[in-house]
Amino acid sequence: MATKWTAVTPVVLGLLAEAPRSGYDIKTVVDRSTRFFWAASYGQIYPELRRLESDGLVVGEDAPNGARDRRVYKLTPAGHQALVDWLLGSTTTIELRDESLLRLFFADTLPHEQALQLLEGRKRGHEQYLEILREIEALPGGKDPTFVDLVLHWGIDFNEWGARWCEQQLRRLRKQKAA
Amino acid sequence: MATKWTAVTPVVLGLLAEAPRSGYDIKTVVDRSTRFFWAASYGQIYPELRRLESDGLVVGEDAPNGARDRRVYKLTPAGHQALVDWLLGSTTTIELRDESLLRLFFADTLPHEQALQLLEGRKRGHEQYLEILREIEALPGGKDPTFVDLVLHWGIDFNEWGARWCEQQLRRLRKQKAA
DNA sequence: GACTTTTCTATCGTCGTGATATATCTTCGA
DNA sequence: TCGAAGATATATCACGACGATAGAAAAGTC
Repeated sequence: MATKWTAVTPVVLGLLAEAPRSGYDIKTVVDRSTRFFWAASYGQIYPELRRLESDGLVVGEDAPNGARDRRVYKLTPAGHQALVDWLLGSTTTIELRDESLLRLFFADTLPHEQALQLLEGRKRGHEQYLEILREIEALPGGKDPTFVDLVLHWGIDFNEWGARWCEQQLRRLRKQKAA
Repeated sequence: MATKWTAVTPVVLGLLAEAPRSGYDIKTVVDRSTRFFWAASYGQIYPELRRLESDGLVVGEDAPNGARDRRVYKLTPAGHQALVDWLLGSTTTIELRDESLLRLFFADTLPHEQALQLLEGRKRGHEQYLEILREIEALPGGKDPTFVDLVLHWGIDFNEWGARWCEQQLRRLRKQKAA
């Protein structure tokens, strides 16, 4: 039976392709890496691992640490194949929820100066996000593989672009107002 | 009692500030405008309108069309105040779910050429999105207010930037491979 | 007048999120 | 060395969000 895919399916398969991991491991790695563009919660991960096992894409093995339960999963050949099939897919959906854009959308009713302050706030938001990503970039531990590094740099470049965009619009709107 | 805010609260208040509308109207306008960065579904909108009414931020009035039920809502002064308070807030959270970035993140296991094709696919995705937004931009019906227009142009500029970014990375990775 | 599309309200199942319960192991200073 | 704090590990629950669709009347179309 073909596995039904949810939001966590590809990230679980992808991380298990790198190394065998427990549900806890997966959540930890996600929170340090893909969370910025692809989040996942325990409430998805644990049921998903059981489902993938019953579908034969993954096998779990009990690997307790003393008296503490622990179950480590790894990919089966079928799981590898499912991952590669997904990797070669061509869907490129981007879902966005951006509170600051929504504020700007309704900003026409505000006094002009207050509306411009929304743009300043948005710019600061990008700059703060940049700091977080730059810290990750500066982390020791050697070079990430090419494409992992590429994705991190997408985040950095995007926030740099976003901050610059806010500045440009601020200049444009101020000049326009003066005229 | 202070109203509990959910994802639809601000967009409902904001649209009702422009004009009285029914739940159906709200959904229609959202699908034509904010959906790209702030979606909303019937399952959120209708319960939300009832909740906002019982909290006194909104009043509904029956405005049937012949025998067909219709209930139109408008903002109360308290609702206006709640909207302005939110407009002046400073949170700038951006939530993202980007399938193509996740593919790139796992692309190190692919043959180099196939990985680069993921970048080409991403670029095409941006270009297709651009077409949709440019059509909206070219729509007749006069000029949108300044900030509504600004947000539309954010979408256009973002997708232009995104397509250019893909191109640059493609060039860089090809050159690097050649060396 | 028959047919399709649009308008309008509403709900249901499912998926995703965040917080939290429970328990064990490790670390490390008082 | 004891005990507190924090990390590891699994799991679930309540709630919010999403997409699809039902149902019913009005408006447009040939």
